[in-house]
Amino acid sequence: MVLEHLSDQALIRRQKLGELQQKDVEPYGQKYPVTHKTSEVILHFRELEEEGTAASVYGRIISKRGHGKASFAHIEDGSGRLQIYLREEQVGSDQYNLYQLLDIGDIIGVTGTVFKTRKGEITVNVSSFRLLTKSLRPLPEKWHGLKDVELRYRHRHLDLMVNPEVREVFITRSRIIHMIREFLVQRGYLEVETPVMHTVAGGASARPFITHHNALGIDLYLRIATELHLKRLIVGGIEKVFELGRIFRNEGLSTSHNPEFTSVEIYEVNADYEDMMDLTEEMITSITREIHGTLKLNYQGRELDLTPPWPRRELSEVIREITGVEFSAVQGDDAARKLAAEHGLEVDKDSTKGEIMYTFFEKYCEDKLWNPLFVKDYPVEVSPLAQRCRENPQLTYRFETFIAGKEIANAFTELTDSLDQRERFVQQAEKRDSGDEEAHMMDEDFLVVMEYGMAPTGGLGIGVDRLVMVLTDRPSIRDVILFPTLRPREQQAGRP
RNA sequence: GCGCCUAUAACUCAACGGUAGAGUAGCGGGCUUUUAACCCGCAGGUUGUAGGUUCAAAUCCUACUGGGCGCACCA
Repeated sequence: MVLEHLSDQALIRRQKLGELQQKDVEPYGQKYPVTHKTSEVILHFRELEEEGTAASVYGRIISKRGHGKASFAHIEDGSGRLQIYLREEQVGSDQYNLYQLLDIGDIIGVTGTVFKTRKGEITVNVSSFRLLTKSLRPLPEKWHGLKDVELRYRHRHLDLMVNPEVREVFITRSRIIHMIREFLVQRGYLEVETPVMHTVAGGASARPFITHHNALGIDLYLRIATELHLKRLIVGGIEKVFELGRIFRNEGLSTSHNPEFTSVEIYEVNADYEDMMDLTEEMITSITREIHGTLKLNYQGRELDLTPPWPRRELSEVIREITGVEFSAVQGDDAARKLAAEHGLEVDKDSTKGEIMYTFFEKYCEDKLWNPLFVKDYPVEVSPLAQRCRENPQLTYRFETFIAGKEIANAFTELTDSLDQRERFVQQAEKRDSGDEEAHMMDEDFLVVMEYGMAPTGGLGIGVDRLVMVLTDRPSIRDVILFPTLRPREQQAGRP
C-alpha cells in the first residue's frame, strides 16, 4: 500500500475507516433486510404513509446536506434514488455522530417511516441505519457527472454510477440481445455454442488474433466468424440454427469497429437470401417497436425511418445512382482499373472488376445510405461463401443491410457446391500468398463437410453492437460496449 | 500507420507570455423539512512526461505517452 499516491480525500476516508473500526462499527457488513427498493417506496408512498409502517431500503449515498442537528441525503439503488432524513433527536447522538463520518459513496441501509417534505419530496424519516460498505475514494462530481471520455471508458463503474443515461443504454442493450434470442427461439431456431478457438480462422475476411495452447503445442486463432461451424451443423441436420456471441478481429479501432464485438449468425435450410431479408426486416422492426413504440427514430439529430418494406436494390444500381458509374458497361479488369484511376481510387495492379466495384461502393456510397436498405448481388470475388447468381455467375446472392450509414447485416444464399467452394478457397489462398492477410484461409475440413451435401441454405449475420448504436442513438461503438478495447495505461497517482 | 484536436486540483472548467483560479467534492465552525441547501473560514497543483526558446512558459517550439475525431486499414 503506497499511501503517498492517494489523494488527500482518499487518505481522509481511510482515516475515517479507522475511526469507525475504533467505534466498533463494521465497515463492510452483512446484507441489510430491506422491505422496498427506492422506487417502490415512491410507488407505494400513499399506503406506507397512511399505515405509518416503516420501510427498509439500502443504497449508495450520492449527496449529503447537513443542517446541524438534522441532515438530508439522497441514496441510490438500482431502481432509482430516494431522499432520507435524519434527526439527532430521533436516532440518538451516538448514531448521529456516526452518520457524520459517512461520505458520499458509502453504502448504507436505512429504516424509517415515510413522509413528504414541505417541497413535496418523498423522504424516509430514518429511525435507524447501518453502514454496509465504506467507500475509500471520492465520487465524481454530482452535477456535471463524469465527462472525460477516457475516464468514462477506463472507469466504467464510475460512469455507470454518476451518468444515469449510460446505465439506460446498457439496459437497452441487454433487452435487445434478449429479444433477438427470443425472436429466434420462438421461430424454432436452435441456439448453439461453437468453438471460439479455431485451428483455421474462417468465415470472413479479417486478420485473426493468435493464441497458444501449451499442452497441444499449437497456435490457435480466435474466431473471426461463427459461419463455418454453423454450416457444419446445417449439414448435420440442424435445420434452423443460430449463435449469438463474441467474435474477434485484429483490425483497427474506430467509432464502428471494436476488436471484439458481438454478432448473431443465423442459418436455415431450404431458404435463400430473400428469406433472410424478410427475417432481418422482421427482427429489427419488431425489436425497434418493442423498445421505442415506433419505427420513426432519431439518430444523431437526423430522422431515421425503419418502416418496412425496406427497399431491395442491386449493388450496381446503387453505385450507378450515387456515382453515375455503370459497371455493367465495364468490360474486363483493365477497363475497371482505368475507371478506378479516373475516379481517384487507388487499387492494386491485379484488382479485378468485382473488387473495384465493391471498392466504389464502400468509398462513395456506403456512408450516403441512411434509411434501411438491402443492397444485393455482390461480386463473387468479394463473396467467397455465397452462391453465384444464376443469371450472372460473376455476382452472388449476397446482401448487406445498411441503416444510418452503417453496415448492420451481411447475408447470402449459401454456396453449397463444394467444388466451387474449393476453387474459391484456392483463389483466396493465392491472395493470401501474395500478401493479403485478410483473405480467407483454406479450410480442408470444411470442404470435406460440404462434400457430404449441404441443403440449400440461407445465412445471415448481424452486427449486434451497431444495431444497438442505432437503437440507442449512440455515435460510437464504445458507447455500447461496457469495456471497449483501450491501450493499457499505468495507474496514476490519485486516479479514481 | 498518417493528419487534426486534446491533457490544468478528486470531478467539471477558467487563466492563452507576466504571482495558477472558480464551482462541486473535502476539512473546521454555524444551522431541526433542506434539495445544485445556505453562511463563515481552511486546505488542496511538479499545469500528462522529457527537452528547448525566453528576463519570465499552463500558455510558444520539439519529441514522447494517453485519449478523441477524421483518413487509411477493415464487414
